[in-house]
Amino acid sequence: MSLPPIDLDVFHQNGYVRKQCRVTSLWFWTSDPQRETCGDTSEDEYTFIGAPLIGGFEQRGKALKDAMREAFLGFFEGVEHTRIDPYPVLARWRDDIHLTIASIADFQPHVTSGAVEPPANPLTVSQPCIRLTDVDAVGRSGRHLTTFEMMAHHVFNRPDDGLELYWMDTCVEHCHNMLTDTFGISSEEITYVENPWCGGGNAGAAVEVIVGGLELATLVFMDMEEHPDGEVELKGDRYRTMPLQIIDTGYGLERFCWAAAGTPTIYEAIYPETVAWLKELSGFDTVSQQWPSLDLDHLLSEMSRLNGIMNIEAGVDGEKLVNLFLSKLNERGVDVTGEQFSSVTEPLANIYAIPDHLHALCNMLGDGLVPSNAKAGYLARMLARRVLRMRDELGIDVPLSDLATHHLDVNLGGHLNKQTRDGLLTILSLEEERYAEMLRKGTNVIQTQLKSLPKSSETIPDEHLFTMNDSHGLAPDMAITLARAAGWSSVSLRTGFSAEMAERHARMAKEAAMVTADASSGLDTTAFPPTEPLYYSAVYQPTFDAQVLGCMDSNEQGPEGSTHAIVLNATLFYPEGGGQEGDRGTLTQGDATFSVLDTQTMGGVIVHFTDGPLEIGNDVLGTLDWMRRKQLMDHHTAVHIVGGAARRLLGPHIFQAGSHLSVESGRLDITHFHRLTRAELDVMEDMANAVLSDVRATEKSELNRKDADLIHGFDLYQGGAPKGNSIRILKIADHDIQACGGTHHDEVGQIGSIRIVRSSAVQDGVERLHIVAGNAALTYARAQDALVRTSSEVFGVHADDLPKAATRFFKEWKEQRKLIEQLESEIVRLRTSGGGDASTEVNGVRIVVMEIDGDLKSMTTMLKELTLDASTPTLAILGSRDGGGKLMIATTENTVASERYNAVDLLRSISSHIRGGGGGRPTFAQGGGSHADGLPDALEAAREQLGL
RNA sequence: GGGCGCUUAGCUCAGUUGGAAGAGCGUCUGGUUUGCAACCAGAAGGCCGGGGGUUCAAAUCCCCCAGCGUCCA
Repeated sequence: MSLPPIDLDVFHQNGYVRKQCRVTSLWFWTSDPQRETCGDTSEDEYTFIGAPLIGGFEQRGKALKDAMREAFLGFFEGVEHTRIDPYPVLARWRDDIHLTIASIADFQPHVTSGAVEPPANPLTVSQPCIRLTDVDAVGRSGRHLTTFEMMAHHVFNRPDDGLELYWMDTCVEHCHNMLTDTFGISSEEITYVENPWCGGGNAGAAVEVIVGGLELATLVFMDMEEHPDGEVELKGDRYRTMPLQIIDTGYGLERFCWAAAGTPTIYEAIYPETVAWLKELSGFDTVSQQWPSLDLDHLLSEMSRLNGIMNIEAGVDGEKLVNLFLSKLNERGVDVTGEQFSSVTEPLANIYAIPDHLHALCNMLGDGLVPSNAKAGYLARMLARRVLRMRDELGIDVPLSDLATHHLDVNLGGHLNKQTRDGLLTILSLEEERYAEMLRKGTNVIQTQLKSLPKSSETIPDEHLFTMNDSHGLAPDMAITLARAAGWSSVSLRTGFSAEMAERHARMAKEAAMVTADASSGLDTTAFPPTEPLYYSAVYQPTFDAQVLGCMDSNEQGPEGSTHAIVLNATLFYPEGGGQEGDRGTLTQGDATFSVLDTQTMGGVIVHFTDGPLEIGNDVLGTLDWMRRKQLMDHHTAVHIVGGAARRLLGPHIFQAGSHLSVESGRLDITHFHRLTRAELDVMEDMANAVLSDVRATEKSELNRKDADLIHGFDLYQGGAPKGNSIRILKIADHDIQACGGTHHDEVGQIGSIRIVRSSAVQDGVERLHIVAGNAALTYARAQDALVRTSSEVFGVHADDLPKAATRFFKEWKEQRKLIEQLESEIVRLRTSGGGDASTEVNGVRIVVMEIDGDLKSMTTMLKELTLDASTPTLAILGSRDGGGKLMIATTENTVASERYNAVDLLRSISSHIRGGGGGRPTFAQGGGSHADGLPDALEAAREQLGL
């Protein structure tokens, strides 16, 4: 079964009729009797360009957006919706996506699953979103953006609980009234297209709202979830009705602005100042003034209209596309040559894309993101690099941080959510430095990659281009530019290459995705009720009484030595989570006591892995390994304190990227754009220890998620996105406040002391702090003392003199190694010159055959000494007993010695005596064997062969 | 999380089929000039990222680890 037709009173009341689109076959509602198409087809051109559909908005840019947003939100406030503040663009409350891609993303997964109350109901919001999927089309299509605001009104109905605020009819009514009343759009211009929506496991009926050929909004009535027994089938999957019925709407703020401005492209409606500024900086006017007859606005308007109906797929061959555009433009009476077209549209695409990218970048960094070479941070770096590249292509000589300053002032009203202005500009300056460094290295890469390629080549082999892009960050057109500059002046990019590369990346991603197979847990705990945790309220209690609910075979799920998995009704054992390792201890039943080797949680059920079985139904006495637990708490609370110190010292971009807490140490990964110096760690350490003495007690509380979000914001979720509605919060005075499910001290003074041992790099933009606290700090200090003590005993000096002594010894060792080499070659010289015993002269060639002490390295030195002097032609045969016997033979090159003797042949003929082989060049051969005692025989054989 | 690449003198980097560790810049010494980031001659400076393996022999080939870079999720 598919979905029934959407037939609403509101349509009939406004004189709408239901028709099927001649082009797309979709059903739609219209009040225009002439209309045969739904409005969003290849035959429906934009009608608003040069003729705004929305009246009364004379502003442009930020002012226009502000006015439009206010009109929208004001309308819905007027019909009983609560306005809420937008969420960050970094979706920290989710672990499945990095960026907020829609207004509904604010409420996924917990509100949409029904676990958590929405912040208001019904509500209205204008949510800044970032989508990077169409990043290549931005600037070119006239309408694509990476960053936009999704205005929305959301409703969360629970019919089973009698909560039904409104559904389709009222929803469409609000939409229609707003479009016609607030924005003055005439009813005939609006079509409502029935087009069911599905995604992310949910589905529902939906209508697209089309005005003037532009999709202004989508209204989704999400009331189904994916289920194999579902009655409704959509796009191959089955769905059934779910208890929560959600209205998810999305109105494109920027599209409203475009429809109100009627500019040739969307960018001119929302970023007019920046477009004008970039045109001026890049001297765009001198380009367009070359052809006074060319009507630029007309060309761009037609381009946008064409883009609106052509629906170009990503990866289409660029040259083909240009030709298609040219022919279509000519059909429409726009007289333009290929040269004119390219020299106008190429710079404009960059001019349009730059403010869009800057907007996304400022929003992301404004939320505290740190650029990186992985994960969310990479998205920011990619945008920054795109801006830099487009800037360079335009020939604009303005630093990235200046571009951002302009954007911040003009398009964002100076507003950043978290990051400071200075922080943002510092980060961008660093990004620009990195970009410059990448380009500098790129010229080197070009040289090495193309070494074997003749300078007259016209193409670069695909493999080289792939390598340069994937491994060195040089996009194909950049690689071509650099190659031309480096001397391969006639190379150009093969048509269709970029599309092939995108395809190749897609294929690689697909293959990688197939490999990921999930390992399922071997323990089934679904039969048990959730275990009552005692460890939050009784923080300092070491023992507890409980009942055994289950005793299973550990099924190799537990640690080494564990045989059984025990489930209790309640426990003091903390299960591994939030980076804190699971508790250990013992469980006692009568005379039997077994060790708890690890504690884990599986869906709310806490599992104790033991080395023996317990009787189900009977009481049990649990005893914690208290020293271990205390140490884990020391480290956990210390990590919070250090994290707070880092944030206070380094800035608002410091976010926890992970943590791990063991008995020996704690480690905390934080986002930061620099490597940390020891001096910074020292300051942080001082501040952390000051907290230990200044702050008496920690404050622990529990809030429902709605209130937690509202009161503390999303910085609360440093440890990752928590599950469920109940949020435990640990507050350490004003120093640090986080949601945390771990066990913590009531009094921070219990920790004693905190040391930040060192920092290391996890990935670019993430720094790992290694921390020891409490007893572990003492243990660490002792271990360090022992290192110093044993080391200074080796040198026989006082510990204070250790660095000095080590420096001296190392220096002397190097000097003496040099000296030994010199002496060894001196020995060779003495034994082989004048009356030396190892040297013979045969027909003008000095022949040296001798056994020496030393390895290959020193033999080489000696051979050099013997054979490099062209005035005494020499054949030298050296042998050493080192490592099974070594032989090395050389002659003085380009002399009678090298003409008469072949080092390789000579070596091969004698190396059998040491049971080995060897090889090399005719003037230099080396070899070895496994029978050192045969060395004298080998040398004797050589002498015989030479007739000595 | 996955793919690829890199790590060699103080700095920037070459190093071919495994067979004698190099260049440019910088440093030092001497000369020549004082007109510049000048010129000439010479010298010092290397556990070729760490660990294991293959081999008579590894900067070079294989495996592991670390750091860095880069592309894609």
